[in-house]
Amino acid sequence: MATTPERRRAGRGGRPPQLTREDIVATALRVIDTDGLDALTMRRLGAELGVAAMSLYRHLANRDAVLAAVVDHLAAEAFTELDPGDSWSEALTRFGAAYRRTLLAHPRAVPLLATHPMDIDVGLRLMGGVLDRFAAAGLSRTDALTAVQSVAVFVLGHALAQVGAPPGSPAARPETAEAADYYQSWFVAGLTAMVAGFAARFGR
Amino acid sequence: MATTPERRRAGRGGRPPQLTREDIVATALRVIDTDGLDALTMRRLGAELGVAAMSLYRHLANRDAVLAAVVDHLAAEAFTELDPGDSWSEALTRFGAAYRRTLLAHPRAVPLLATHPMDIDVGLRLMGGVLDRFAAAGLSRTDALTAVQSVAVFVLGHALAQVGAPPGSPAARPETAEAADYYQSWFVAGLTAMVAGFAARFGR
DNA sequence: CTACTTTGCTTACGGTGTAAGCTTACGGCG
DNA sequence: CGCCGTAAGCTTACACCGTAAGCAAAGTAG
Repeated sequence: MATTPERRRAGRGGRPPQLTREDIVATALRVIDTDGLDALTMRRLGAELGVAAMSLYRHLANRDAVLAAVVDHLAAEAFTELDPGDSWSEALTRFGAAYRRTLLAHPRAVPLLATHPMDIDVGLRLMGGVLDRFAAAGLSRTDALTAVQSVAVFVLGHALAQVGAPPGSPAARPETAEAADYYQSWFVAGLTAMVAGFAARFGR
Repeated sequence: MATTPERRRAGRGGRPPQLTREDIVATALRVIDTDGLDALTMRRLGAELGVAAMSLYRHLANRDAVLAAVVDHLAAEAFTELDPGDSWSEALTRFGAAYRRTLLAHPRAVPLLATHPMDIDVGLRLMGGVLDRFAAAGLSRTDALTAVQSVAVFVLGHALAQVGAPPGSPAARPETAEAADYYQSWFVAGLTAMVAGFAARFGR
């Protein structure tokens, strides 16, 4: 977790910061990935950063703020550029797959998305490219939002089902290849059905 | 929480129980409904039942077991008899709506379903009637499970989006009628699209 | 140097889940 | 009746949590 070479703050005086908000968030996500959500205590997070727990409060209001920041971080990670040639239905499918990829890359963090809803602006930025494809096809913003958000909640719900475990399961719980295949084809079937359904309603 | 008139246990001797597992679960759900998930502490739950916190451990292994039991309780509540004349697509739509109704009846409990996945047998019992409609139409069990579970995760994901709030919101957060309408029509659109998509794939 | 500002640290408190062992209330049996 | 086994509930205690309050340190500006 090396600090950036030039860490002089913008503001005038004061002790130079040894901690960045981004450092904290990235470390928090790493802890969640390796040891799970419950392992992310303020003391643990501080220890990982070589700092006392209370020092974190200079940068984030409380533990919930840390978790919310992790959610935003994940949203940024899920952002994908879209091929400009895609139709809205292709873009929608791609969006769902990309969002899913990000969630599965951080299985222990997925329940966070359920508990700490994504900031609305962050969410819109994440879906922005797809929404544009709908607009380009002459569809209303309402229809676009309905379709994209429907896919988004499906992806999240599906990921929850995939990574979920009666909490108390032995730590990391590596997924078998068969299980992964099962969930993947279920996912594709559901996503395809939903996109096809919207296509039938909106017309291509 | 009056005890049932005849509360003699089945087993031989011993002090007669003053607490039932069902009492505990029902009270837990009531606390969650009124004061939220965080308010459900073992001490609080004991106090509501007129009992010391540690007494609960005679009936449920730990707090997570209480939460899991609440989830099962909700699943039982979501169970709906289906009209035998329904096609699989009608039954599927009805199932989604009924599941959604139950979730919205307990908004503060919805995140539980994300965190504590439903027991597999409980889930199958919940979906059993719908699965039968698929079988009656000659569809494979795999296809049936894919469709029903897809709807289920969509319903849960959607409910999470509806009831979710940056945790720290002022307690109960009553929903405006406009918001409820918005989510309802979004829900109908998404569910309809998904069911239509599966219908197109499976054939009616 | 002194004054100021910002960061990080120390200490402390109330609340949590729950492990260990004790007490209480019953039904059965001598 | 007295005693005993047994199951339910209670008391106490502990480690750990988030975080409020105030202090120490490390820079810049004058």
